[in-house]
Amino acid sequence: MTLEQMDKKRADIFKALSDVNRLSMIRILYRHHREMTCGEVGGELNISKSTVSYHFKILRSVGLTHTRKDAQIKYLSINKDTFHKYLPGFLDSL
Amino acid sequence: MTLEQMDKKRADIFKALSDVNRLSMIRILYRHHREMTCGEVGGELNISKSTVSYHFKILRSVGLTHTRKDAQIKYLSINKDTFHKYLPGFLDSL
DNA sequence: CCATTTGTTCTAATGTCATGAAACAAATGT
DNA sequence: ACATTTGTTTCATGACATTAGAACAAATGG
Repeated sequence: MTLEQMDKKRADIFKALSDVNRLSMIRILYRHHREMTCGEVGGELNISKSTVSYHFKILRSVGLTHTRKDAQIKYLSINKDTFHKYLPGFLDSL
Repeated sequence: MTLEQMDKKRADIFKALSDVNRLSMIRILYRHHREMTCGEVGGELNISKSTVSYHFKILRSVGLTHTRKDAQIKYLSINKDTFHKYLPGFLDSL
C-alpha cells in the first residue's frame, strides 16, 4: 500500500467522523457499553430516522461500527479494532 | 463545555483532516522533523499555490499547525499539543 | 389478514467544499 | 524604481454532503 493510498484510507475514516451527528452517535454507542438499536441512538439526537440510517451506513462503510441483525431489529456496536488501528486512544477520550 | 460542543470541536478537527491533500501536508511536515515553507510543502503535491494556502488556513484554524513569519517567508510546523490532546498516538502512526 | 415496528432507499432541496486563475500585498534584490 | 519571490484573497464553478418526507421492505403480533 502506497503512502497516498494510506492517506486516502485515513481521510475516509476522518471524513466519516467529521460530522457532528456521526460523532455523537459514536459517543452514545461507546458510553452505553452495549449494543443499541438504530432507533435508540437516533432517539437521543434530534434527526429523522432516514438521516440516522444514512449516517450509520457511512460509519459502517469505513468499518467504524458493526451491525448484527436479529429478526427485524438491527443491533449496532462500535468496531474497536478500527479505532485502535487508526485512532489509538481516541475512544477513551470520549 | 457541553457534550455537544465537544462533539462539534472534535468534528472540526476531523473535518480538517478529512481531505487527502491536507492529510498529506501533515504527513510531509511531520516526517521532515523541521519547519517548512508553504512552497516546499506544496511542491511535493500537485496543486496550485492558492489551494495550498487554502488548506493551510483550514489546518491553522483548528490549531493543527503553527505559522511563524520571518521577513516575507512563512514557516509552517505541526502543533503537537493539539494532536496529543485530540488524537493521541496518531502522529506516530504516520 | 392487517396494523405496527424497525429500518432502508429514493428523491429533491439546500448547503458546503475544493479548485485554479487572477489580482493583490509585502518583503527583497538589483 | 522595478522585477522577483512568497503567500493570501477574491471569484466562479463543479462536485459532493446533509436533510426530511414518502414509499418501500421485512418481521412481528393481534
